[in-house]
Amino acid sequence: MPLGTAKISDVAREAGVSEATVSRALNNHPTVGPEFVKRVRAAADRLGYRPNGIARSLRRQTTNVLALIITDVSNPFFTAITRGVEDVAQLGGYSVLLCNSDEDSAKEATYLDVAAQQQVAGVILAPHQAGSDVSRLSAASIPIVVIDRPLEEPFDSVMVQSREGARAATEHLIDSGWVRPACISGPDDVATAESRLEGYRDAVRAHGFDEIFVHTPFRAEGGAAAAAELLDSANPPDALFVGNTQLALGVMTELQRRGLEMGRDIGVITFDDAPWATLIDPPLSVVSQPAYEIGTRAAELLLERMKGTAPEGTRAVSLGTTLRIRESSIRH
Amino acid sequence: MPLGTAKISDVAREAGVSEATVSRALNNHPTVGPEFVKRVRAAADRLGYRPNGIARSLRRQTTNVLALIITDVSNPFFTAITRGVEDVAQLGGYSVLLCNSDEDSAKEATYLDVAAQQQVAGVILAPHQAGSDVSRLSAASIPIVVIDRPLEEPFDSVMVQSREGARAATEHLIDSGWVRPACISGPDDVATAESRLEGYRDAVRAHGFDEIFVHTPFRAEGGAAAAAELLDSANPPDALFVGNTQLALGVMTELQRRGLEMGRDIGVITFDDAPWATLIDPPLSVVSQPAYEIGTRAAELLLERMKGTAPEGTRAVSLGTTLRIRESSIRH
DNA sequence: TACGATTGAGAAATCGATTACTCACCGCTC
DNA sequence: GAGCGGTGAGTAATCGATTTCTCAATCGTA
Repeated sequence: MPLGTAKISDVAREAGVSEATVSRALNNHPTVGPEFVKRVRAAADRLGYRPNGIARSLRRQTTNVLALIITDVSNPFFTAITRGVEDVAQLGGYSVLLCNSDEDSAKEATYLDVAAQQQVAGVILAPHQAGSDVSRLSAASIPIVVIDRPLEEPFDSVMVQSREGARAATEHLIDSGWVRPACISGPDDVATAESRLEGYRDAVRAHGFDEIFVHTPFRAEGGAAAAAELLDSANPPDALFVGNTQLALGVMTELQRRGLEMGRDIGVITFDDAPWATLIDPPLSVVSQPAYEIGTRAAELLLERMKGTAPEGTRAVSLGTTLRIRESSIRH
Repeated sequence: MPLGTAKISDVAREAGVSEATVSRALNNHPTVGPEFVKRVRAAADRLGYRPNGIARSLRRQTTNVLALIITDVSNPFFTAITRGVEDVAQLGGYSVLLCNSDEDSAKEATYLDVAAQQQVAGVILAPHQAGSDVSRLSAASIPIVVIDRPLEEPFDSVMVQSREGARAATEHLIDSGWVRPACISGPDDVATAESRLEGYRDAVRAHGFDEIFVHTPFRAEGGAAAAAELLDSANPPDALFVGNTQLALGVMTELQRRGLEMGRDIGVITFDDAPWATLIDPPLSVVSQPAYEIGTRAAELLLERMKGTAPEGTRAVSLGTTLRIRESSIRH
């Protein structure tokens, strides 16, 4: 029998005890004599025994796996969240199953189903839309923490004050002397896109400026198309507040194509920081989100909920943003 | 009983048949009468029945989950691979469990263990080092496809012709008139870093130039430090071949800090493309890897192996790179 | 009409670990 | 020394679905 193929019955035979004792010994039950523990441990080591996680899960009715469902693996914002979740989960002895819903409700539903079927211990979900159906998880009483975007049903959540951040960013554009700021927003059915747009509107309205905005998918091509549309309009904007970095990538490509320089010809500020933001020319001003912290806080909430140490009601963590003014937004 | 909590026995009772028949009906066994199938389907729908994936896995001794173990989620190269894997896996009816080993052999070992314990159907592994211990997977006869970096043991693999790409990049620097190209390489225990370095050496040796290189971890800070070290040396290089984009981020930050302009003061080319490479000033020349294709090919190899339709021996797919010359490498 | 072949359903074993229950044995007290 | 509580191990039930085995009913053919 190759090493690592042993099952509990093999260990029991090798150690000369019952399967129950093996299980108890390896799970540190206090009712096993030290002599037996030693014998079982030795036998298990000799055989390279690893408990079959599936059998264990079936009996225990839970796993030591968390699911993290995000909408876009290629967005650094979500990978930063992932790291936060992983770090906390690992400390708690959990593995993280990362699922990429790709801004697609169907894929999301599939992953929610997989999570329920696999009886993960908990789920951290960045919902595609507010109406995501999590009933199957609820039915299996699998705890959920919602991040980034709200869900209709009440759960523990970790959100970012998008609206305030967006308002501050737009205010900053106006303070810098731009007089016709527009907003390139994400899809109108995505909550974060909407609240960023709301923040933008708060600011322009307060200053009596026109509200100019375009909705587009959170992808570079969307950003490029939106920028083109705005710049080709009869009364084009002189500054842009961009909904996220994926969009910004496209926006900047389009500006480059047209030979427009940020800070000189057009003011630009983006929601979300990126590692390359300081390297482009001029450096990109951004509203930075505490992505890593979103991950850690969400994981903490989830672990508490799983251990049952969480308080009764749902908890809503709301994190602030940081305005990082670099040069793309400064008029010169 | 809340919807979605039903087990097979409930469905059996509801439909007035045995559990065996329910199982067979829902799994499309040909030995169930059409009348029964209809009755079982209806009952299952009424109760919102979903088979318990864990119980199923325990009995079937396999799951419909693949594990993809990568070394860095925040590297766009790996997220592009991820998308490729996901797309193919989904077509085959598999979900992808993404694991981030974080260039850490211990974490990698943990995930390999989890994969074995959870009896995933297959594993796609980007090993941290050639010596990674996959014996537990082999023991459980879980198929493995190795990507990006080689493993000592022979498995199906999808690799990139790093050495050739690196040589071409360095040749290009030399052709552009730079006379003292250096290499900022990754850790000396990472195979891809080594073969990129080898490619660099092939080129400089062919031209009789000095071999100048630094090893550093695949992180931005590493790149910055390495660049600083090289530039502060007695006889500093006039061009840099950088091992990956994470390093490039740091290198460019350091160049910026020193007021050095790429293409004018120093030639730069990097292994790996990035979405922002065309936006920085000047645009970054790169050696582009077919990341998405690595993912799809690896997943295809794995699915074939899992279905048993793969040929006897191991298959090694080797993909070429593309030199994307932009401006950072061109002397002017 | 009767018998073998075939179809289709149920009963029960199975996957591998955990845990409720059972019970032998120990030392202690009265 | 008998009874009693506590300790620590084994026995067997359990988790939920799948699948092998079994057997009744049906069909076709001689």
